[in-house]
Amino acid sequence: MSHQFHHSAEDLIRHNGGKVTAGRVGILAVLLAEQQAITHREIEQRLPQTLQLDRVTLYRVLEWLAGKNLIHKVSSDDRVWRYHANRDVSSHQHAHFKCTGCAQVICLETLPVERNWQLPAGYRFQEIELTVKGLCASCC
Amino acid sequence: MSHQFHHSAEDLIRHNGGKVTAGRVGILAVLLAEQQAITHREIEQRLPQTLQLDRVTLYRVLEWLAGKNLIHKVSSDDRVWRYHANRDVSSHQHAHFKCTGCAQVICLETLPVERNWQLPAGYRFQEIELTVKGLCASCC
DNA sequence: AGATAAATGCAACAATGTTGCACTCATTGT
DNA sequence: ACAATGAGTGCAACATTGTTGCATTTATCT
Repeated sequence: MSHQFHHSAEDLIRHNGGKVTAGRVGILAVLLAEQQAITHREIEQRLPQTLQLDRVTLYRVLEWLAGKNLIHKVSSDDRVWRYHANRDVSSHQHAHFKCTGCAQVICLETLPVERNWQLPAGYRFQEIELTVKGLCASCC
Repeated sequence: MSHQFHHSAEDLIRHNGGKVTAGRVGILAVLLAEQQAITHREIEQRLPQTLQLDRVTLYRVLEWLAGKNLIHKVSSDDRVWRYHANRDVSSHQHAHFKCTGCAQVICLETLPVERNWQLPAGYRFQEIELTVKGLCASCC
């Protein structure tokens, strides 16, 4: 299964002018293979046995990938960043869903925010972060 | 300035069946006096010199106050909880604004979320957390 | 005032994430 | 193919936020 992700990962990294290292390819491949946004822990667990990276390297690779816009970070109420590959849905703003049962986080397609609303006078808008909480299908 | 807050705090705590201790009253008074949602750090700094509490006590008091619905916790992307007294606006769902310049967090009046949107099939909705990011009036 | 349970302080721990520095290795040019 | 180079990595140490267990203190009730 991972061959194609491995290959895409390599391409994406090369195209962005970074060194193609085992760590970067492996991490990006893991994220490409994953539907949900996952934590640094979960990424570690999904990496092949032959590729054990230092925690610091993992953080730095994730930071680099996010900087190149290949992945994005999702903040959550448990003080843990989750990461998700930037596919179709990810270039534009979108909301996230977090299951309060299993802590799974997925990206939703849309950002269901009304058009007409105002910040207090003098405030400037930059972006919106929206997390819907509830129970996922498995936890219902 | 703090006399009235101090007094309100005492009342609120007593009404909720808790022991009226200096720590609880002081912390709630600080939060009542504050417009923004502030961190545990900022609460510590605003406490009078004569009332220095252990970090653990502060956390436990905040947890207790939140459990009694006298304050609410606001999660943020910097992995730090912020706390805000439950006034008028706070009993219902509302959005928060976080300034990317000074990290100030305020509560917005409304939750500008559309009515008609769906979670994936089998998912159950519980609540929404919405944070608008941008620059506050001072940071613009 | 004394009894009692609730609240607090201390020490130790856990998890996530960051920084500095030396070393390795992917890439580039020859 | 190989050497030079700087980007990437690993290690150790640290910072911050928050939690847990247990002994001690204190607000409240009678």
